[in-house]
Amino acid sequence: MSASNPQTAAPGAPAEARPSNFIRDIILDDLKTNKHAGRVQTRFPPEPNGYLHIGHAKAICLDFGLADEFGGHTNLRFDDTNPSKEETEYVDSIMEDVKWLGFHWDGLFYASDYFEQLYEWAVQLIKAGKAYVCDLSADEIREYRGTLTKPGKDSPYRNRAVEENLGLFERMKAGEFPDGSRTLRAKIDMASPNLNMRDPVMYRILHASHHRTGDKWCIYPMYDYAHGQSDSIERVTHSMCTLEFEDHRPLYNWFIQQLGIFPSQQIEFDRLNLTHTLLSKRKLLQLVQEGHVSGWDDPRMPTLCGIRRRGYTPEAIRNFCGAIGVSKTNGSIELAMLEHFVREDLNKRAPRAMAVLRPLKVVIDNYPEGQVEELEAVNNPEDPAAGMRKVPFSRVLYIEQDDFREDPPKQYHRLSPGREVRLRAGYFITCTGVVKDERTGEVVEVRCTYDPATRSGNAPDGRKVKATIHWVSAAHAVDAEVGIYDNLFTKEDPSQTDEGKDFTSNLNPNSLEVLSHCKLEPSLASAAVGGRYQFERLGYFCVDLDSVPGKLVFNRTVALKDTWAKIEKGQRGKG
RNA sequence: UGGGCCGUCGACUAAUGGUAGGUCAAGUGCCUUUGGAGCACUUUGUCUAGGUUCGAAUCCUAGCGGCCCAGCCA
Repeated sequence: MSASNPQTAAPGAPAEARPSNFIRDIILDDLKTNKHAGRVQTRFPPEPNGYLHIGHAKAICLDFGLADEFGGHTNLRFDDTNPSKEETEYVDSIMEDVKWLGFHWDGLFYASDYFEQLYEWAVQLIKAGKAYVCDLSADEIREYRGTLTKPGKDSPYRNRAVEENLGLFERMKAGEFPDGSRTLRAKIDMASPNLNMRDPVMYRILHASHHRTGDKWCIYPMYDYAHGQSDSIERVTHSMCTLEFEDHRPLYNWFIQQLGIFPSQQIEFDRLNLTHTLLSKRKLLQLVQEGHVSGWDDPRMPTLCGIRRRGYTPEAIRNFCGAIGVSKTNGSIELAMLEHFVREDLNKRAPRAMAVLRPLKVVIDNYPEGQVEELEAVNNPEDPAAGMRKVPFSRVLYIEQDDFREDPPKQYHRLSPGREVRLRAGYFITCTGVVKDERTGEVVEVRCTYDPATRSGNAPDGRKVKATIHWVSAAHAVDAEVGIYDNLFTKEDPSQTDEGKDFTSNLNPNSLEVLSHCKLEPSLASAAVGGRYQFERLGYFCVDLDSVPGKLVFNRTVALKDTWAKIEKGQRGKG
C-alpha cells in the first residue's frame, strides 16, 4: 500500500472522479462480480539486474496505485531466476527507489523463495506426463522449434518414460550434468502458432551462485515457469505487465491450470516511451559501462537515481505517471510532458534565490564605495509562508551576460546603453557605458548609475521599466559549479540509427555543460545536498551529491520556460 | 509471411451505440518586482472503404499502417 498517492488517486476520492483506464475497469468489474471476494492483490516484480528507471515508475504507480485505490495490497517481488545477471547491489537500489517514490510494499518476496515449491510442482508435472527432460542442445532446440511460419517438430526425448524423467530431473538438480546439457520442458504443442507453447523450457542447468540461495541450486526456473506460479502463491489477483508478454499469457495460464492453483490474471499494458530517451536496462547498462555517463545516477540518466540526483521530486514523477494514463497503444510521450510536471511541483515549493551563471561585472558609479545594504527579498511568491530573506547589495555586482546587449535586438527589454532596468528586489539602474577588452573588443564591465529613490523596486514618480534582472553582489558572492543538462540523445527516438551504427551514435555531445565560476547569493552557501531552489529567471537547481561547503555543486533540474528565447529564435528564423 | 496486439488533435489520453472532452505542446491576449507563475481565449483529431442502425470513434466486413514473438533472458 502506498502512503502517498499519485494525483490520480487521491485518498477518499469517489471512484467515479478518478481517470479511468482499462485495467481499472477490469478491477471495478471484478469487484462488482465479487470475483475475489473484494480482494485486490498486486505485485511489482523487478528483476534485480539493473537500476529502476522512469518506465518502472509508471508500473510502480500502477501496481501500487490501483491496489491502494481499492484497499488492496502490493508486494515487492524480485524476479531473481537468473543468477548470472542479478546482484544484491540492484536489489538494494530498487528498494531505495521504490521507497523514494513514496510507496510501501506489504510483502517483500523473491522468486527464489519459491524454488523448492517450483521444483515440487515440476515433479508433479513430470508425473502427470506434462513435462520431460530433453537432451537437445540449445542449437538443436532452436532448430526443432520451427519458425514463425513453419511448425516445429517433436524432440526425440519427448516421450521418455515418467520414471526416466523423474530420475534425470533429480540428477539435474543434484548437479550431475554440465550447463546446457539438458533442460526440463513442458509438453504442450510443437505445432502451436504461438512459439511460447512449443514445449517451452522450464528449467535450465546453471552452475552459478545465486545472490540469495548461494550454491544450493544448479538448476534454475525460467521466467515463464516461475512468474505465474509466484503470482499464484501470493494470491495476486491482477498481475500487470507490459505488452511484450501478451504472447506468454497462454503459457502463464497453462501452468496455473495444469497445477490447479490460484488463478492469478495477467493484464498487459503499454510500456512507457519517452522522446530523446532510452528506457532499456541493457542499453542503460551499456552507457554506464562504456563511460558515456558518469554512472547509473548521472543526472542525464532516466534512472530514478539519476532523475533524483537531477532534482526531480517523487511527487512530480507520480503526477506525471498519473497524467500519461495507461492503455495498449504503442506511443511515445514528449519529454516536455515530464518537464511540465517538475516545473509545476517545484514552482510551488522551491525557495527562490539569485544566481548568476555567466557573470558580467556591473559597477554602479554613484553608489558609495564600501557601502552595503541588506535588501529584503521574497522567498517564494507562490507561498507567502516561505517568508523573506536578506540579500546584500553593494557598488559592484554581477549580472548575467545574457541580460546585457550593447546593441539590443528588437523586443529585447533588458539592459543596454542608456536603458533603465530593475534589479530584482533592488534598485532601478541605468546603463551609462561599457568597458571593453582592448584586444578582443568584448564588453568586460558595464557602468551604471542607480536611482536611490527606487529602493525595493518601485519608482515614486511612477515610471516603469520593461525588465527586471537578477544580480549578485560581487563582494558577497559564493562561487559554485553548475551542471547544465540537455537531452542525452539528439534524436527523438534514439534507437533509430544509420546503417551499421548503434544508439550511441545518437548521443548528444552537448548534453552536459559544466559552468565553473557561477556566482551565488550568500544565503546559498549553506545549501544542503539535495536541496532544491529556483534560481530566479533561470530554472530549478538542486545541490548535487558531490557538493561540499566551500565547493558547491548544483545541477540544473529544468530551465524555466523562456519566452525571450522563443522570440529570439523566431527572429533568427525570419532571417 | 504464422500468431498476438494496437490505430482518436503535433504528443498522451477520455467518451463503454446518443454533445468528440482533458492534459502537454503550439499560438493570441491579459496580468506581472522572475520575459517565471497565473488567467482567458484559439488552432488542430476518430487510418481507409463499405455495411448494420433513427443514430457509429464505439458493432460487422474488407483493406491499410504500426508494434511484439523463432533466449537454456526477463
